[in-house]
Amino acid sequence: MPFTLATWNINSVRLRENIVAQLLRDEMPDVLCLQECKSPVEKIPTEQFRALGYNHMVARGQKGYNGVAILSKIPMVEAGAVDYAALGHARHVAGKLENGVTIHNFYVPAGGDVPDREVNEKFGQKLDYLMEMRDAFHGDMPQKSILVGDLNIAPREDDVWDHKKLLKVVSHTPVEVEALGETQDAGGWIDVTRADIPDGRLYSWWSYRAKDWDAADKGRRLDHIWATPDIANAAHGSRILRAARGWEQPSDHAPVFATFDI
DNA sequence: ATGGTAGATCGTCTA
Repeated sequence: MPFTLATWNINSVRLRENIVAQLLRDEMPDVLCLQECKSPVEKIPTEQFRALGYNHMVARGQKGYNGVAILSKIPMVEAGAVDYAALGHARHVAGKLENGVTIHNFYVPAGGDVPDREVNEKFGQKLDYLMEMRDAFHGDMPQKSILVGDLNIAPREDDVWDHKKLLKVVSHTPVEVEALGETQDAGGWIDVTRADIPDGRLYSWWSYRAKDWDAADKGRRLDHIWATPDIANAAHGSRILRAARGWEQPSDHAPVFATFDI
């Protein structure tokens, strides 16, 4: 049974309830992972999502900041969450679908403005978070698993609009790219999006601050879909729904999709 | 080098 999964940093699920519903109606992914819900779990507007067939949700939330949720048409048989780096933030939730696939949904800390942990505590927290992710999946290699989310790092030169200009900009610094690579390697994760679309520039985020985000196209690929090797070769149809960045009152992120023939 | 926009919440933090 093939299933399609999408991941989207929604930047307030309550403000953007209607465009979440639009995505569910138009694209009908079996599973939608959301980040930056900025809502306590009990205030996530699940009613409209249920009406569209998304009867299952696992989520972690907090007031005003962070927050992650997995909406699914497929029942989930297990759920869990880990507070990596002990920040007390709602940045991870996991669910196991009844087809046996485990999904990890992450919102990695953005890391502040200055890429130096000596002067910017947030940057240190970001690196610590990634190292705890790495250690969590090291050794006991995960199987039949998918890791998605806003990882807040664009690792490749063609994941950003200008590699040289961004080398000292948080999200594309060598130390972050190295940390993300270690996390990926420790779990044996395959970057499904780039396995599927190996060539060319690919972005999932465009700043609100640009005068004309579409024309300027100063994007970064911050949102990722990874899978373990046992199911990564079943993935296809990867895409980023750039059009959603132009919807009314949009998120600054576009949804990323992959389909798995499992 | 700076400032630009957006959301939660209502002064200020976070991105």
